[in-house]
Amino acid sequence: MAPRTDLSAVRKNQILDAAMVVFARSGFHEARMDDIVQESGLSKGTLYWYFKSKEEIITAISQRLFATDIESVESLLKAEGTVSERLQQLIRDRVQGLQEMSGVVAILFEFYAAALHQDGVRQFIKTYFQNFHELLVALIQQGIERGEFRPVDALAAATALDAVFEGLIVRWLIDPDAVQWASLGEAAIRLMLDGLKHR
Amino acid sequence: MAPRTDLSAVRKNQILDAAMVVFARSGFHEARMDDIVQESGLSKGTLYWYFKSKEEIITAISQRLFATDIESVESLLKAEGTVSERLQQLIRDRVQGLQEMSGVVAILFEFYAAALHQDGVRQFIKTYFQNFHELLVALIQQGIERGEFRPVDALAAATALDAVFEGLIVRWLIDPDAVQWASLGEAAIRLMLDGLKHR
DNA sequence: CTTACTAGACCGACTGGTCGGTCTAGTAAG
DNA sequence: CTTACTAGACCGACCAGTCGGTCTAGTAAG
Repeated sequence: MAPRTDLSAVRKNQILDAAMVVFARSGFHEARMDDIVQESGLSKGTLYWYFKSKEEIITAISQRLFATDIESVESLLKAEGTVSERLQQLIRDRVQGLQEMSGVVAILFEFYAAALHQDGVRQFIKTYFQNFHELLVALIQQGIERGEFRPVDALAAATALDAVFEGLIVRWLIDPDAVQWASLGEAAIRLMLDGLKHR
Repeated sequence: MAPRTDLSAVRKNQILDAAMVVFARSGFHEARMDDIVQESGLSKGTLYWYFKSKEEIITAISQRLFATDIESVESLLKAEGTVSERLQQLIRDRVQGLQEMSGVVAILFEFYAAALHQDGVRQFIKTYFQNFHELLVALIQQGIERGEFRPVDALAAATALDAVFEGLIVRWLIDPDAVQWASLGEAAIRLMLDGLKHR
């Protein structure tokens, strides 16, 4: 049935990795399929063997990018430590994730822009945001119940928190020097937490 | 000398208005020059009479969009009232500005995306961000000096504040229902202010 | 007032380059 | 010998930008 060892998983990743690099560099539209071909080290025939269109590559990337890791999220809700410790940890993890893919984060904006006129993409991102948001609400709620936070509106507080985070990404991408995650970013978030805590 | 009344200012605005509508609907790349031609009610020849390329239209729009109104900004620094009142007012003004151009805000993302591979656009946006940021720093500094705020790191606090704002825009564009500016948005910002105030 | 002329605003059919995508002819593993 | 996969030349739709031309309003000479 399979005369040759199945490379499809490897190849697909190879193509998607290359595509991310190219898209991050040039944006979805400026990026040429031939650029992806070259970056991947494969040939056009191979590329179209695995993905039937540019569109399909973009969708595949968005899935890869916005697939929420539900497990790690759930575990955070049950973990030990104060809520604000865990919130800070959550943020630190996310920041680290960002930094690891820093060469390629630019695609985020491509997707945000795409989301505004392509319902499919929008849906992915929306769900992603909502998942993160729900986690934050749950955490803050926990903080309030434990008496760690003031009895604020958990929804509003969560909105504020993920807004700070999302906003920092925007600023960071536009002006990397303005946002030193290690200092400014964390300070910003600590400030928010201070607003939550009992006084 | 001038055989016909000079309509160039009118025409340019007419074209830019049309372009913003089209760009907001379809994005920079999906948008066809012919769409702008149609939306503007002019002809292709006329369009190219006033702007020599698509690129030039995009640049013109970014100037129009990110031109900071320095005066209103400065006046806020000298206005009366507590700092947090003025901060909230500032935010309210900006939100209102956004809502007024709500049909067309989508272009923001187009510009953010474009900024990442076009230094010109990036520069515009960067300057815009920096102006706003500096204003916030000054205001917060004022709050600290007057004893209204705790002696926090004004830079970090300002970063946090404009991040919330920028982040809310992102969330709002992706999922308009999730951000009810009037309630959630303001609450989020009030929360930040609480973090600043003396306890 | 008429007529001849000018400037420059405006028009839209046309073109040439640019990619997304296809196709045919392979190659090598099993 | 079959089948999974690779290669890259090639095709043609599409669209930014061009170009030859028209039309209008003003000017001024007679």
